[in-house]
Amino acid sequence: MGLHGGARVDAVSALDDLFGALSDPTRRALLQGLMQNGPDTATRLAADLPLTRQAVVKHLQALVDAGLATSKRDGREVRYTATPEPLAAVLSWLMESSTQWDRRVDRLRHKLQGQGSAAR
Amino acid sequence: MGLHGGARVDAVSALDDLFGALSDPTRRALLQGLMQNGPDTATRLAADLPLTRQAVVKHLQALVDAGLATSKRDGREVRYTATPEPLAAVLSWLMESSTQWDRRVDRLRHKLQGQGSAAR
DNA sequence: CGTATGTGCAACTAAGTGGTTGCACATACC
DNA sequence: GGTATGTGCAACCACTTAGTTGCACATACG
Repeated sequence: MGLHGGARVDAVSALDDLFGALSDPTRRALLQGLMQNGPDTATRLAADLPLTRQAVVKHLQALVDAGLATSKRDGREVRYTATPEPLAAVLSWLMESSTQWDRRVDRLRHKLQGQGSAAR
Repeated sequence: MGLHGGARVDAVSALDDLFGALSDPTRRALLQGLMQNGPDTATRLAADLPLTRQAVVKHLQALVDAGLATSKRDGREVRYTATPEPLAAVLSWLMESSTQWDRRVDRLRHKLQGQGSAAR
């Protein structure tokens, strides 16, 4: 309460977690695996990787922290499910950034054309 | 040279560097600053941040390593310029991933409709 | 019941990261 | 020439990360 801009700060840290989660090839592979083949457990996922189950659990937890996956217990196993919706935030940032870039390029082009110099 | 998929491996590490570079809010701010306001030096960029020039240099170097910026010496200063083209690779990964996801969702929907059971 | 399988927790290590400081070196300016 | 400004390099620190191992606990199954 009384904290201005809390939402924006959260959005920033959300992007941190998202980009951070995606910055690791194992995590990207896990996420794509879950997206393509459906929910799976850390034990089975680790079987295909040169990693311990515990290491895979930590990677999956990073995905969960970024909002890109959820875990649900079913009997004695824990099934991880991909929830790629937050990728939309990444996409938003990319689009916004490239828009700003394009606008600047346009401004520069206009300026050059206005001065009628080396523009072809 | 007998090594299959070398390019793909490079693409993987490029994504590592790209996502890694973008996972830090300072680096995202620096990149957007360069994109909006044009090339600038580490010293001037550091003036607006609660960071040492050296820290800013390291962040800028991370951007350079990811291919998102270049540095060019001009007299006694070094000007950093945004080169956001590699962001296209990030965009590609996102689009490809969400496409795979969508296809899987479609397959599941088809399957459920085909069985015509508990789908509501 | 007993055994096998899956998970959770904790400790630990090695390496990476973000940041600082101090100082040397190069370039501009009077 | 001398001074100010900008950069580069290296050491150092605190903290995080990726990974391991060991073991306890819970659930399925004969």
